[in-house]
Amino acid sequence: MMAKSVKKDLFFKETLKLIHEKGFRATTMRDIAERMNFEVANIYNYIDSKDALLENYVIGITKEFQTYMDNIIDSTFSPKDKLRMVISKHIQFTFEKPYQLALMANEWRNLKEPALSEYVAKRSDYISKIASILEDGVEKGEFRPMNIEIATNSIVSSLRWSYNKYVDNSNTSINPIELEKQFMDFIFNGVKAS
Amino acid sequence: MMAKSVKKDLFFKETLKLIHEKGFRATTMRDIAERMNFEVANIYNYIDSKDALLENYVIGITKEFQTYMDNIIDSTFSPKDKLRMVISKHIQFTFEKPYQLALMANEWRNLKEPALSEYVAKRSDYISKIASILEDGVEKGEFRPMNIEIATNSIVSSLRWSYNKYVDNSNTSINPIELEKQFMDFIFNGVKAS
DNA sequence: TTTTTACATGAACAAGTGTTCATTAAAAAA
DNA sequence: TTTTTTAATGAACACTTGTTCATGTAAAAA
Repeated sequence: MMAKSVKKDLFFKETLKLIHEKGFRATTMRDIAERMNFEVANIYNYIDSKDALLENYVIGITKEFQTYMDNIIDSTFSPKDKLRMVISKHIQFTFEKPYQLALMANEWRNLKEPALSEYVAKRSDYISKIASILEDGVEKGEFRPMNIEIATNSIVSSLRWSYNKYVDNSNTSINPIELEKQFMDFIFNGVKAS
Repeated sequence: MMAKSVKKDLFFKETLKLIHEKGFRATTMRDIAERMNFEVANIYNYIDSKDALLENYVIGITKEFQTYMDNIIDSTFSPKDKLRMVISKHIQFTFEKPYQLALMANEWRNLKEPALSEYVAKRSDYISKIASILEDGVEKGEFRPMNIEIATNSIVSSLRWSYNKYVDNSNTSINPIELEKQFMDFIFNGVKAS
């Protein structure tokens, strides 16, 4: 063997885009088949069920998030640098896998149990780890005293939006390094003139 | 006549909550009927269709957003104060109508045309008006020079999340004035120690 | 009281849904 | 070449979905 099933990869790639365009529940198996130019039944040579399809996409990307977050948390960097790295890695993900990120952000509600609970647990774990970085930074005087919950969720919400930069205006090429810088600027300094 | 159809109001209120819990597409007409303790067919004494139901909720709240934003834009306040007022008003809405806000944020994709296009147009109008406030503020030296698009969308994304404070932890009573202050703190100053 | 409006029911329909099955064709591995 | 995966088909099934219709009752208005 080699090339390990090119058609299967193409199937997952195209289906991901289709689901992003139409929404998971609005996308029928017949829609997918039409896009792939084959019959409905053939889909089941690639996947077990429609629910498993969504799960594959979402669970895959959440694991990657978990891994990098754990690495950052376990490092000896300063809170400031840790926050930088979280932002940086998130932007990098949205640059590499914008459609997966979009799917995760928009369609996680459609996960079936137990995948749904798993996702929710992992997400709140991710969020509370950001919170812990902020708390640590406040203690060490790197960050100003603040409402941790609001700050944490504002940061996460901002980052969550970033996939739009790669999904919608796919014409204009965006420099991820520059995008990263702009995000950090906003999160660190806010809007006020210094 | 008087009391202008209490049952109808109750129907809209309960259904809104149910749709928020289960998601619009996951909520069937039979689910709604069960929650209301009457039969499915009776729903159609209150609404024309399932799609119209979602439209009623979303279109209503978007109009309110539009109105207050236009008032702020047309005022003679400074950009700084205008931004404050936008944040303030948004928090006030999430406090008064958390489920409508949640529905708008999570289910707008399920709108059918032409309501969908209307919503998208109004939303991008809203966003570009925030952008114009920021631009104006930068010119006048009230805000630091920044990437307007990133800042705008970060602000909107942060605010969008705020309904969670009233929907999820409905046990703990939150002071909207304090919440407002915390949001402004983050948006104006960021996280960095000054 | 009569009439109109609001609220409710049960049965049914028509379309759409995810999925399975038996079978075949093509491609890759042995 | 033979054998085994991989890719594809068409028909059908079982179920769910939003919606309609004809009809009935309770409440309010005339």
